[in-house]
Amino acid sequence: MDVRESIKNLIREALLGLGLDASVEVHLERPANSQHGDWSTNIALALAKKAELVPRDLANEIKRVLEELYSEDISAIEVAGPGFINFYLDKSWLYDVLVQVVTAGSDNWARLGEGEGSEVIVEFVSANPTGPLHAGHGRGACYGDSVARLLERSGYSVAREFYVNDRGTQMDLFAASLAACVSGRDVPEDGYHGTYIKEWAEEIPEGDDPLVWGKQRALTAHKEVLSDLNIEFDSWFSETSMVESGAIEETLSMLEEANASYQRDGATWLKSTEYDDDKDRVLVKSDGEYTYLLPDVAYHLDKLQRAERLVNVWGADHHGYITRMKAAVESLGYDPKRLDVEVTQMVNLQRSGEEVKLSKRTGDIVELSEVVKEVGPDAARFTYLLQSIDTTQTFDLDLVSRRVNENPVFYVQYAYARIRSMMKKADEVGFEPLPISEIDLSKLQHSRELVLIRSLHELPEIVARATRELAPHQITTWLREFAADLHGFYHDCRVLGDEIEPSLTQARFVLMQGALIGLEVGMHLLGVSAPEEMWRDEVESSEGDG
RNA sequence: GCCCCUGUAGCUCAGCGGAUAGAGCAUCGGCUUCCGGAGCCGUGUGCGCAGGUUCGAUUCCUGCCAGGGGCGCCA
Repeated sequence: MDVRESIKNLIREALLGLGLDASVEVHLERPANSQHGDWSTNIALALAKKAELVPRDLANEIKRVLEELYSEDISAIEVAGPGFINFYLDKSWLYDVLVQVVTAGSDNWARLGEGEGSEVIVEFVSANPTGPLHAGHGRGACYGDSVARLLERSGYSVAREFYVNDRGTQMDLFAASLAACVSGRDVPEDGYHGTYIKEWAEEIPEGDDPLVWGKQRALTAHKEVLSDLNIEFDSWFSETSMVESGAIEETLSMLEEANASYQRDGATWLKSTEYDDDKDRVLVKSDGEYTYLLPDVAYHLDKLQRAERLVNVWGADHHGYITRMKAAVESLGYDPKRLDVEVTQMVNLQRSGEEVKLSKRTGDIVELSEVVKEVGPDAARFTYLLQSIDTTQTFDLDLVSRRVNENPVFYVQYAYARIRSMMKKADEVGFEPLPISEIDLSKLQHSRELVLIRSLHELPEIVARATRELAPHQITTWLREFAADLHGFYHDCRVLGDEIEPSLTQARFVLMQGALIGLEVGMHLLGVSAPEEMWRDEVESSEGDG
């Protein structure tokens, strides 16, 4: 049993012994300050009122009973602060953790089974095929892929989907813009004015339909840059395909039968106000054309039949659509809780200190492919996943590419490469690792060593929380802290060398194997590569040679 | 006017209702007998404002202020 559970059980036992309510949730936390022990509980604070005692007095009561119960694994119990009960454990539990990590390996450490194979569809990016992806799409792309990776590691069966709006007003405008360029006319005022329109127009083979060709051109561009970012979709779901299959008309009938729609002013409306929306929304315009909403509802119906849970990643400018989509889903009898819409806030791109506006319509955009080309896929992914999607992000291309020493991704990858380098050296000097059962891990006593094992122990919880909250930046944060701990270890503790006792070398080698596993798990979840080596760029020598 | 996100150190950001609120960068000062110095150690300033809930609030609730985004028979 996990140490944590056994301590919790001990606490419950103690509560029973005092005649207190043992059915309450016992919170056992790792104190932020390591001087406060290995584990800490606030149970005395939580129950003090009911017990009609001062928290510290109750804590001391509980401590007294615990001391009669506890096993030799616990070396001390203390009451501290306003009434926390702190547990100090024998270090042996950490060595057990290290064995578990190394035994599990990077494929299995922090792999959770909670999903139990249930199906999840993660839909993300879903940009219109009317032009290249821009830097803002990169955030949703990296976020969505990382969320999919988290869900996979937690045992869900995940499909990555890209919804393609390959028909409708915007597509027509796009095609018209291309056609105008081809024939040397001005692009329509409400058309697309990006410079890529001219470039693409020059590529169109004579006689090809600009809409059909343009869609393929855009999709090719999307796939290419996403592939560069190491993102592969399981399916590209076409809106047009639902016209052909009749799914859209079918959805319209279903809404009608559910009494969720009505006719007014020649249009068909969704009664979304019955589900907290400000106003009802148009499904079919008076000219007979669908709005964006109706096909998307049809798509969501399709997804709901294929998966238990849906995760959508939308940009901040689409947040207003959440209510109406959930209204549609609910009015058709589905539980809206099965649909989880995550909204990514805007990305403000900077270059040379100047803000670059990200608007596809003005033509003044920075394409995602430029970002990837400029900073590289690893730095791009890591940077997009550096912070919570709830905050507006400032992505400084200069910072991420030019000044590498300020770039966290290199810090983390370098920690990995250093260990790899040490292991290569070990191989060269003929070091032979013993089977783990023959290694005395209790040689690991340095605080630099112990902190690493504690972090490795935390990783499964971090993965669980990041999955629960769909927040991959928590993995990024863990990685940065773990890398810092590793650099600290590397600085203070040598693994190889004549002055290091052979048994300590063996123990530290195991620790480094565990560290590699932690880094690999974390970097894999972010979709960032773990390089075995990375050499400093040749620094251009300063002028003159003194 | 309504809806969503944000407001924490000079800057960029972490912070699952708890103890002395943390990192990176920037500043300043140290560390080359080193498995890779892209490293390590030290150095100080902060929770937008006001209420509420709570034993305890940066965290939850309400209001206000500020910034960003959205409110179309566009997507």
